[in-house]
Amino acid sequence: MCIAGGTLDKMGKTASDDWSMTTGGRLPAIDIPAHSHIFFEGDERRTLYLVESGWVKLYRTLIDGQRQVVGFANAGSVLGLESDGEHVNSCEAITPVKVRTIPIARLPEMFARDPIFSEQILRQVGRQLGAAQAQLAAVGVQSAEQKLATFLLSVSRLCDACEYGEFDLPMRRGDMAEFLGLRLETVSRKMSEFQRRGWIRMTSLYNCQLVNREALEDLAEGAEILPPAIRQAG
Amino acid sequence: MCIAGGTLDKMGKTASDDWSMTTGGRLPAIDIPAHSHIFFEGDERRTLYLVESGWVKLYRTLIDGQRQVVGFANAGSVLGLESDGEHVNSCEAITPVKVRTIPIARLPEMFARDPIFSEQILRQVGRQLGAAQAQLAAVGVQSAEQKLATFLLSVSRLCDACEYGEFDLPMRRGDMAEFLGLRLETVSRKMSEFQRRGWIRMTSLYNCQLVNREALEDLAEGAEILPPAIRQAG
DNA sequence: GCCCTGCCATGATCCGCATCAAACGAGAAC
DNA sequence: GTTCTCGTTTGATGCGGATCATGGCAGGGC
Repeated sequence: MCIAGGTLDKMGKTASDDWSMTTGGRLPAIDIPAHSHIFFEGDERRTLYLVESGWVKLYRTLIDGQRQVVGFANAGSVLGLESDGEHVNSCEAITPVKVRTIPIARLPEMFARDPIFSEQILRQVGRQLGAAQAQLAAVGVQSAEQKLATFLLSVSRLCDACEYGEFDLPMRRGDMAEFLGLRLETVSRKMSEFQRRGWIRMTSLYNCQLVNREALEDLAEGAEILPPAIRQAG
Repeated sequence: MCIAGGTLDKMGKTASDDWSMTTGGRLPAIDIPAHSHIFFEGDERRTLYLVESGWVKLYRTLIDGQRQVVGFANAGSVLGLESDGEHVNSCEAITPVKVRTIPIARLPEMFARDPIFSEQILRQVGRQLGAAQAQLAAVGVQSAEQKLATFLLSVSRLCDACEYGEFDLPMRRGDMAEFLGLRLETVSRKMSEFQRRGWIRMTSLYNCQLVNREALEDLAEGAEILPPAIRQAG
């Protein structure tokens, strides 16, 4: 599963998050320590990476040194599908991460042998595309407050064990800012403001508790996709 | 080919833009008049659409009526890959458009019969994902001027007949604005400013000529992906 | 204990772009 | 020709978030 913005896929764990069926679980596993890189933009793309545990961020760097985080990913995500030849994103582990590798060279053979795998991969990359577009909409039109509220709700939904109460927010303020198209000072200010309003409580810098979920949802609401009924009326 | 932002794929027409090999050219073709919709967000996704000619825009609408254009597409693009079950974007023809349809129900059969088709589709959606991420970076970090310069250069590169001189800019100012995360007044002002500086010349509202391409490139440059050599130095 | 380093919080100021408003131009209908 | 409409251009003003600057806090090495 991944967050590439305001929305993440809401379907939770589905068959397509479980790759053991098609890959047979026989792929080599690698452990990556926190804050080290899995690949850089410009590196030759030899393999796809399947995230088994932990969190990574995907980002691009511009000439002037500015960065845009284009997505966060955790267990179930496949990394590297957006590239062709060379990686166009850099990928850094936020927490300790375990990945399995799928050699690019083996893909044609895997497609030929197992059409289900083709469908599974296509669905995965389609989701990532939808999520990237949702994030584009968030960064393009939402206010700083809305962006942050939407983001917090998204991350909270990824935590299935917590019943939407307490959850980990493993990335730094600067990562959140680079993802949301803000400065880290703005993120920090708005987080403080949300606490002052009694909407959230930071149990630590990297763990958050939603106290008033509804307030956040009301704020983020202006950014939700227009349902068809309303669309046709408008 | 598509623009989902500052970057479009630079490879020009490749084998994967030509779908006649795999689809056999036996798919039904439909003509869509300008400014009518091909599908709406929320519609059931029964088919993919293969654009044969003309331009379309893909967009999302928010509750408060704001819209984000998530991409423009022309000949060679496949539409609908980002969705699953229901369309998450709306798609409107900017110019008269000709599309062919690929029934979703036939996809498993096509994957099973022709693994090359699987690879082709995967490459197409991978490109769209990369382009969406590039646009995310543009909207997230670039100034209004940089966004517009990058956009003009992108569209100009799509016109292969024009040798980078004159080219069509078929979308309205408001569409460009909704794509770039700006207001149409800002787009209009910057277009006028580029003309005043002698960088471009508008032969009509929907046709543009690059007079000083380098100036635009210098402006947009700050937004280019950092090449690996520089990355490693920094 | 000490200092150093990395990350975060918060305050003061500034500027780019949104917003509000009005005028302009081209095309269509008549 | 006139008038209406739709999209664009241009101007005046204000605000949200960037920027610059300072201080705080936690962890690690010694």
